[in-house]
Amino acid sequence: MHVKTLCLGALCLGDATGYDIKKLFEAAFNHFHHASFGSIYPALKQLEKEGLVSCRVEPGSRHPTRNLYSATGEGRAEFAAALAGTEPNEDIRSEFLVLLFFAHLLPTDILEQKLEQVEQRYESQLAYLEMLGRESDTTAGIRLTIEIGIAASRAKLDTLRRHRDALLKQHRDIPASWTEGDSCTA
Amino acid sequence: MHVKTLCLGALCLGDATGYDIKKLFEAAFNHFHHASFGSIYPALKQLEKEGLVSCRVEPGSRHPTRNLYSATGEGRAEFAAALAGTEPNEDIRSEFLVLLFFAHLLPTDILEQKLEQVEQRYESQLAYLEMLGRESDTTAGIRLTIEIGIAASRAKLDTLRRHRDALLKQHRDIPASWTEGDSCTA
DNA sequence: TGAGAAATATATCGTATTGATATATACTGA
DNA sequence: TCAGTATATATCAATACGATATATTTCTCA
Repeated sequence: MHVKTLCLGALCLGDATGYDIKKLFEAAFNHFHHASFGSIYPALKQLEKEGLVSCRVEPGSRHPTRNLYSATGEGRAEFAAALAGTEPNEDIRSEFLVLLFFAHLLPTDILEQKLEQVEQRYESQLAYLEMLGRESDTTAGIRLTIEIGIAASRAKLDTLRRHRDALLKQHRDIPASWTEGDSCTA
Repeated sequence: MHVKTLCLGALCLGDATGYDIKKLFEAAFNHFHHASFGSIYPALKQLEKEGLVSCRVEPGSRHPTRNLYSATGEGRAEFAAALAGTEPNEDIRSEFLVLLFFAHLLPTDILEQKLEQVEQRYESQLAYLEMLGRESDTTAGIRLTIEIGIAASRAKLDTLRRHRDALLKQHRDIPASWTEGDSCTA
């Protein structure tokens, strides 16, 4: 799904600036999507050009002019259509799992440090999602979004904890295959 | 992590063509990373220019010349260093969860169809990972990679099944807020 | 055996996205 | 009042995607 579509969706929830949309993504989309300013601002301009959103400069004209965007009727219809047409795919990029995949190329202490880090990361994500889950003024869909995030985080954290020590023990025992003079052939 | 680094990693497992690397990503990295030909081929050329991999044209010179790449000693060292320096982040892009987030803008039958689709998707991913898990000739790190994938898939699938019917029932009951003439204000 | 489909293999290119940097104002607390 | 943080937009090189083109071999099954 293009950032353009995502921005249009955000504006279907209420008027917002590019900055607001970024914040919304970080707060609510945190565990399943994100976008950078470098894609949001051009997307909004594009949407405006297509008549799917309108833009007005905020009264009082503050700092670098606050551009407040609104979805138009056409924009809302377009978003609903786009939603109905998107395949429910998932695209995961886990550098942690890449690390784990190549764990045999890492010294044990570094591996241990990475495991520690990722555990903390999962924990704080879980805590954040649980906090979100306690807020009650959301739709059933949004709640399920959070529930799925919590379940996945918990599952990953549990599995990690269950296997962590065995992995490290075995890693320490094997001859250090990560050193310079190895012979890694297929 | 750049595709370049990922390709270097793949070549640390054994010599391969660009095509082989793509297939490897699809088979083994399936649930946590991927890359397109449009990024793999340029990456390999770049790596060669930097002396991190070497390239030889396969004997027999078949079809459009099979370019077989090898990681050099320098390349292996570089990859090990890159690994040690990468933060264990995770970046998830789930169009399914976006769909769920905006479920109130979808007609119930479409939502139901999407849920069906995603359930099948999760199921087949789970089956694939379980199949991988039964193969025994892997490292402990790779096995954990698979275990985590299985745990996450199962958790998501379970949560989805547990909430599915209630979501659809409630969705059917609410006044269709997705229709044209709605007033969606923040 | 022979036609057609699928797999192998590389290359290219427009478009999308990232991530970093630049700029400027307003608020906030020590 | 000063520093740090939050608000807000813009821009750009580097990177990656995804689609398309091309060509050969190998498999398949009628």
